[in-house]
Amino acid sequence: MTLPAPSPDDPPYLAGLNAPQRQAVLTTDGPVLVLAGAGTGKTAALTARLAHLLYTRKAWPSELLAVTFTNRAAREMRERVGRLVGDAVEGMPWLGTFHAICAKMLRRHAELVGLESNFTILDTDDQLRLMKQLIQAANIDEKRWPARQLGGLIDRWKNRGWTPADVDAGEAAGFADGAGQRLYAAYQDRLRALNACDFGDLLLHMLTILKRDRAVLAQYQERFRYILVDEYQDTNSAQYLWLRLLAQERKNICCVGDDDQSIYSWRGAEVANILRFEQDFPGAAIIRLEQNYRSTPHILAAASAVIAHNGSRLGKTLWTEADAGEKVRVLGVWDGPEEARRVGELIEDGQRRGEPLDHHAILVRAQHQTREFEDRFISIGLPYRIVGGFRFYERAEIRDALAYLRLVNQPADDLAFERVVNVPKRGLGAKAVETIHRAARAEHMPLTAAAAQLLDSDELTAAARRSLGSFVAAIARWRDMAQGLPHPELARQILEESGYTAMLQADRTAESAGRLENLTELVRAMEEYETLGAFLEHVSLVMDNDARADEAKVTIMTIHAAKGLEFPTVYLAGWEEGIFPSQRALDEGGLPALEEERRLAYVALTRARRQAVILHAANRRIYGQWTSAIPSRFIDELPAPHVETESSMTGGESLWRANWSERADPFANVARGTGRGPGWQRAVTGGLDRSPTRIVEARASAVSLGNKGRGDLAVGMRVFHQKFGYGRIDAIEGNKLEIRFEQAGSKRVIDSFVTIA
DNA sequence: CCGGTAGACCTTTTT
DNA sequence: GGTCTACCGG
Repeated sequence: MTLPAPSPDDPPYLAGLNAPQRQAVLTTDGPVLVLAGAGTGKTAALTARLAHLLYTRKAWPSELLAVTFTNRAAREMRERVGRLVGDAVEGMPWLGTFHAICAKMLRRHAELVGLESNFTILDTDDQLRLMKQLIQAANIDEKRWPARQLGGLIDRWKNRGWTPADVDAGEAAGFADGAGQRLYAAYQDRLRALNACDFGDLLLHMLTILKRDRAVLAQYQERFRYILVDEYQDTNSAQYLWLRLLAQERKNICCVGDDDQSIYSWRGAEVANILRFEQDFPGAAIIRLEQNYRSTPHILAAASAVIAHNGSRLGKTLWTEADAGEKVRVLGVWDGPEEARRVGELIEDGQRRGEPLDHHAILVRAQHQTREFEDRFISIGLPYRIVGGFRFYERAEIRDALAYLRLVNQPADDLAFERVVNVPKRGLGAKAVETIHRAARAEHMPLTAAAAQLLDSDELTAAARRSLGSFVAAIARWRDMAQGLPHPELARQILEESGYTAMLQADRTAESAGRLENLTELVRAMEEYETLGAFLEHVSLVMDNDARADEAKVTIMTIHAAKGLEFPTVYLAGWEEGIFPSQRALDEGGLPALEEERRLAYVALTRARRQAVILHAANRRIYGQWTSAIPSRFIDELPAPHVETESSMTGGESLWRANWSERADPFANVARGTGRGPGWQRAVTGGLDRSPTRIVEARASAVSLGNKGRGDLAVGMRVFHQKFGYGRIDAIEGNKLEIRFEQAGSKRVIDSFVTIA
């Protein structure tokens, strides 16, 4: 195959692309597999390809199907295509995540699978509650067969594209002595009755429709002239089957991926999909992107050496023209708190050299590891943001507000009814809800309707009846209002009239202010959507708390969340056996799981542009128990010439002393038995005493050079802090405050984190 | 019906 | 160490 040579007549979108990238752009027809190593300009090639298809009029924007996995990837692609082709990108309705695109299709054909087009998309929490009910109804011991497990099982089946009828006996035997399949069927029936579906259904239902209805399939095969799939190595079977159906007529499908970055097998991803591409699509063009534009040779060498320990790879050789740069640093520390402290110091060093905070990222294996860093950064006043963890719509107050809106949008939404019937408290507890349930089941009607009927009976106590009456009346009123009122206004009214806002205002805990703020944010976000339905879909599928990246902050996140991102400096924390690789993954998945962990290590290392710092601690606290830990095997796999190893443990006493509180002493708890010794007391309730304070002050003054503080605060003032609640200022030191909190004890915080109470 | 306390279980990773 | 659940007494 000959490579297209650059020429002066090249359209602008080809500028700056290397030969294989150009090939990926210009090989438009027929199946194409682009094997794109980390940092090889995959997205640039991908967006240029879309621009090329539009520019050469091979397809209209509405005839391109471009699928990604994450909302972030979809957003980025939309932005970058927009930069190349301008407004044409506005007309690309089929650019999005698998789930968002399937939801859009399913709304059009919902009746083909027994749903209405305003179906609700349930989140994990709703699913779990539903399954719990089904398990109880089937008289199965919930302790032995937890809903979580059933949820995982059903999810796995759906990822494989199996409807209840497709589950074979061997699979079904795995849960509650073969009841799995029956429960799956019952679950699907319940969902249909609720006019709802879960994440997996979005794909599964569309797959069912495309398989069953030739006219619908033909319509989409006709429409999508070109199909583009990002992160192909992460597709599961259902997604693969869906793609194959859509592509089998025109065969213009371009899949981009990297088998070395396949890290989602636990979610049903099949690396086999990418390994098998040539068989699936005979005559496919295979293009390799191997020139890395991101990292230094040291980092690439380290990452390559680690991933070389895996078998069954397609194989790529990454190379770069970049300067050698600094070696990968491996830092051994004493324990978790020291790990956080060292990273904090390294970041502050960088800050002094003039590096912005958002040039630094901390990558961890599991979400809970972020906490140690969060604690440390709060106390030294280092601005940070944690990506992932609780998504915006997973917060209780958001889910409550959404439940109210769902109830208005979709009367059959029983889960929403259950969620808010007694929030805020209306004296409608378990007893009343059970009564309503019984009536609903008997009459085969949704809970709201059943509740309305009960009002005319004596099934409920007088007090409950009155309370339920006004609740039901309120829902009816809101439904009427929904016709005339703009939906943000409707939401405001509902929150007001339901007493939800009042409930939060009455709540004096530290979180309530933030909760009210989140609700305001929710209502504000609604303004951008045409209909309530459109908004609800957005929230359940797209809304994330990637937050406003206004101020430069250190980013803390999981490796999974970091895929596709890059940072000049990356800190890889907790490289210890058991943590990374994760013991649990190893126990459950054996060698394949270990290889996936190794791919995670590869992803983690290749996020770094200039420098990667790997940390491992000798002691960790797990479930409150101090445990000693040994360095990760991945550290042994790093190539010595590209690595610089140091250990702070040999630093001895001096470093040890720098810990300003005894809380950092791993043996403090053990030695004192209860863990509530004097040192602990002092650290929590008392101020910072003598010598430790000096160290903090010395460090603080070094760090806060140029930080003047805001000037409107004074010692003795009462202030409010998002995390710690209310407290009184004990001392001010530049922009740092020492505050005695009513709940949380004495803490040092940065002044921009508090408001005057 | 509500709010408190004791016990279990827990930490992968996400649309 | 923290969070969620089950049970008990106002």
